[in-house]
Amino acid sequence: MFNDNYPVVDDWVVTGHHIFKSETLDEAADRIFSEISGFNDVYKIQFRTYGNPSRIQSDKDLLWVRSRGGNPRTMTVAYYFLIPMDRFELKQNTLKWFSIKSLPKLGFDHRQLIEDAYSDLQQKVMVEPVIFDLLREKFTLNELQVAFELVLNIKIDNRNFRKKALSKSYIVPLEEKRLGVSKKPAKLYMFSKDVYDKLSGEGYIINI
Amino acid sequence: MFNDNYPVVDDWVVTGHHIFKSETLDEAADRIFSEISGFNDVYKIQFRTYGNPSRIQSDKDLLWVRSRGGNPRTMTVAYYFLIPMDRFELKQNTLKWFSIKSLPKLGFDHRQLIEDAYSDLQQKVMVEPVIFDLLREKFTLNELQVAFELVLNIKIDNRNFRKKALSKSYIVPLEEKRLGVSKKPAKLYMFSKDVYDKLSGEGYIINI
DNA sequence: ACAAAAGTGTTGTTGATACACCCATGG
DNA sequence: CCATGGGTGTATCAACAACACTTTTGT
Repeated sequence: MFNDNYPVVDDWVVTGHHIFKSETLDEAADRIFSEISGFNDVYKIQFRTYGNPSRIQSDKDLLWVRSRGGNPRTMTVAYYFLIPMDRFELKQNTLKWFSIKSLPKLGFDHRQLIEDAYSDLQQKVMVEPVIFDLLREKFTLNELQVAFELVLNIKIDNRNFRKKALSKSYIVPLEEKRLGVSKKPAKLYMFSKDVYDKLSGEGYIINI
Repeated sequence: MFNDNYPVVDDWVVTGHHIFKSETLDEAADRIFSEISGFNDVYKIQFRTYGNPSRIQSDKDLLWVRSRGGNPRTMTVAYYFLIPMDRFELKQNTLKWFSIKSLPKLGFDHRQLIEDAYSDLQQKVMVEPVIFDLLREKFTLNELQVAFELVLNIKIDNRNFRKKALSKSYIVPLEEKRLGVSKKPAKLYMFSKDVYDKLSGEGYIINI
């Protein structure tokens, strides 16, 4: 998110930018994310496009758009990126992290945008193995559990969760342990996409 | 889908149109669908936006776009609509239905678009109660089963399916029966969104 | 009376939930 | 030695999978 420090406009907004003529949408998203984070090959999901004529409502926002030579009818093709928190570092000091639980006032329709992204992620997490993109390559089972708990905003029983995780062949145990972080070193695991892909298409859980 | 009968261009394409200046994206989608079908309040899902500079590749397609004064860099905000087959009637004779299983050669990137729509639907069907939008308001359990089988392209055991469906409080039995279609009249049910919404948020099935 | 789709039960197995204490290490 | 997060087992219950025949009607 950035705050442009434009005189009258000081709302926080989600970072975005124009799409270049020769670029694909994915390339534009990657470029913008790279400018923010320095990272290039991060897993991303295009979840929705916003383009209502009235989405720039407040006078402030209109002023801002005009001041930059923009058209008040703006189409935004919105993506979110999944990245482990510890890897992340903001590259510009006009940018700032906010927890989804304590968002500031946001400009344009960006609060809606964030809510849409979040619920899209919550849905995907239950159906696809995207949770692993929020973790480092090697992770502990507790890190995996915490990831689910934070994304879905639920509490999970530790023993039951471990049983389930250990029963999945695509969560493969390593010989390594994570040292230094906690008192007792924790066993590390990694996600095998190969194994997952081989298995997928087997268990359709129809949630009528 | 329509075939414009433009001299050199005879590929089938998914129907689309420009978005008017004063329209929201949803309104544009509804308008276009209404022109095709005559129906106005149909459940729809915006699943993806296409806008790669190279998405119009073939000379044929480029010709077609230029002939209509269009810009070859076209953004398509794509929606799919869910409607019971029996309600549907095409309003223009340039339009034609194709089964997802036997699509013709398609112009632009529309085959990709249809595949994306289909897999989005397959995913949503397992997580949200969108299946009911493919059925009439009153439906039989076998119709419900067939809907799942067709969408997911699987076979489901009839006895097990019924047990599961009957256990859901939001699938409410009616006193009516469907006559005339099959030999033995089948009991009708309806979906109660109210009951569903009250229950939702209870059973998180994390499919790690 | 027969063709066609609707409807029905049981069993074995697997997965989900609930629940409380010991373990290994760093400081 | 103690504080901290890592790690473990059992019993109950609910859901799933496999499986084949009877019922009701229209023709």
